[in-house]
Amino acid sequence: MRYLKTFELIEAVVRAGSIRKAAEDTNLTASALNRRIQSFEQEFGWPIFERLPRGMRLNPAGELLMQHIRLQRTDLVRVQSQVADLSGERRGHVSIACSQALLPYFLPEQISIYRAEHPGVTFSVNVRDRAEAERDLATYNSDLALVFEPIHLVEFEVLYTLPQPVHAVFRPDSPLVDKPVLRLRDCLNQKLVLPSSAYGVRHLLELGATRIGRTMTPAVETESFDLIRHYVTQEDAVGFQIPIGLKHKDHSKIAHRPLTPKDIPFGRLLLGQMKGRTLPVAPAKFGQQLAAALAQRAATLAT
Amino acid sequence: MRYLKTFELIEAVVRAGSIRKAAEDTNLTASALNRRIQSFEQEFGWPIFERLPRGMRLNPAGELLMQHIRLQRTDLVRVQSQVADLSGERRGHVSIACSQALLPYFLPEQISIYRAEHPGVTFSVNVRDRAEAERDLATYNSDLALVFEPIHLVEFEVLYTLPQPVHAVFRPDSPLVDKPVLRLRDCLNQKLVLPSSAYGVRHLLELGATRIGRTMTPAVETESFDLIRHYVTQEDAVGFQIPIGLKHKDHSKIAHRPLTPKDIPFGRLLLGQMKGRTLPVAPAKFGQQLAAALAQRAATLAT
DNA sequence: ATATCCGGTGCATTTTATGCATCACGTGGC
DNA sequence: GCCACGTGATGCATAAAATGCACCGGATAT
Repeated sequence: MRYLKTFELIEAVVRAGSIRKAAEDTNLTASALNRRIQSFEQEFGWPIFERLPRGMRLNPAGELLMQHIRLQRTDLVRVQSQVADLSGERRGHVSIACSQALLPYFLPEQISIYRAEHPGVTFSVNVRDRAEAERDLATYNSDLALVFEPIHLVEFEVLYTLPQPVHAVFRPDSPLVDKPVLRLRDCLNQKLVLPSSAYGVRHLLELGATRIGRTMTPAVETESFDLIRHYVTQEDAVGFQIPIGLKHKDHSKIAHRPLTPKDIPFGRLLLGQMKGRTLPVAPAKFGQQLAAALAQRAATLAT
Repeated sequence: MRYLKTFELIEAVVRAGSIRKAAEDTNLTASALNRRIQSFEQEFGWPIFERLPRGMRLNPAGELLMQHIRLQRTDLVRVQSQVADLSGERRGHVSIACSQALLPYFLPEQISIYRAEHPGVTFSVNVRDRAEAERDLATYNSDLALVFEPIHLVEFEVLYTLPQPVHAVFRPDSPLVDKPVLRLRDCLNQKLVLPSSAYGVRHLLELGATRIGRTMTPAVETESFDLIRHYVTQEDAVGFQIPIGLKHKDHSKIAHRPLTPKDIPFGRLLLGQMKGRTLPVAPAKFGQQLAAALAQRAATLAT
């Protein structure tokens, strides 16, 4: 869009940190770029950049303007998406920020289901921890977030909540496999493979351990749930996951059992978007599909 | 703003209904304007106007685009207002859609209080019925709405709710003046001056009358609460108002008494804004002042 | 000191937008 | 049926705006 050119140039300067570098990125001369910035500031009424000896940096007014620019571009995408939908087109892009647990089974399946219906829609899946996911929504970097136990919940509009028990994962030859539901004390005597403290699963485990007056000393601590799953196949240890990241029936190499809610409260897997934002057609519809899929999961889990 | 020029031209064409008329309004040639519209449509990807033998009209895509344009411009005002606030300036404009009852005392007083503090802030006050007020918010024509018993409440974010009993108004020599609180049946035997059915007061009255198996046959029905107030000074009749539109102590020409909530439920006077919208500084602060003033009113009413 | 990178500016040039004249088409009055 | 009128569209010359080039003055690191 031609009339957005000025905004793109401003963003380029913000990214590059100086007019001359931004000029290269945008195939312009430094002088031309400089004058566009200056004339914009004059129209806008206030400078939006601090002039430093080493380049340009946004001032507070510029930060406010950047919010506007992001909103403006995102809303234009929304309108174009809705217009495309008017004429029956099914194109678009969906950007999701999600926790690791959604990667192995749930999201691939859901995306492929959606794309079977609408092959013109593309996806980007960004792995984010709980805080990052919400930041992604606020800056319009992601349309949807699917996260376990988010923190702030301001600017976060919940589309669906799925309660998730914490599951212990271990080798199929472990004695834990005999019980249908585990107590926390059963696990704490084993060697532990725990996610690092930024994660909701760890947070819930710490809560439960403190409540029964125990501390957890992990043999391995990692940011990768993938590593947890694979590590327990190597050593006789106990890891922890939420069931949406585990296959329902997979007796091959990994067994898993839920921890009783008496010891570890259910966590919440939240599907959400940015508060007050109207999503483009494709993200909105995919969000509905995800909510329906999560609801079905909740139903089958209850039976 | 130079980069908004295209949007202004599009709006001019929408208003004028034809390129040639819009060209006069915008001091442009029809050909130049025509080409700007065309080149925008090409960039946008779809036509936004229907070409009719008698001019141009927005098509559905154009309607969607207009939403975007309105949002975009309004958000720019918000940013500029916040930037002005950064540098300590206290300028701005507040646009309010409100019911008639707020006109005689409440709003004039509140506006003058605010302007005493911030003389640079200007106001526009638009009298709107309940449905129009919400439409005004949705199209960004008003920043705030202060309405009695709104209807839809979608897209309406409530900032404050003040319960308001319906008051009967009459001449000071009426026998009704002897009771501190009135029953509905006391009033229905009098000659009635009623607001027309679009108004919340009438709606509440109809509800109450139906409940006790009576019908109301007004001697005078009007859209003007001003007329109601003045009519009862001429003829010995009973009108109805909410107390925020009445002076607390005014024994000169008009008396008023509340109807008991047993007969007529309290209505709600709602202060609200458009859902999800971040208001510019001046409207936001004035909204806070209004909420505080309404809260104080509720407190004194309760004592 | 000096080389380097920065934003800013005067001037010629290129690109873009505008104005004018004109066309094609549908509508309404006669 | 015809013609006047108003509509949007388009070719072409002109006016306006954006860009590129060369260069300036200043801050910084070496």
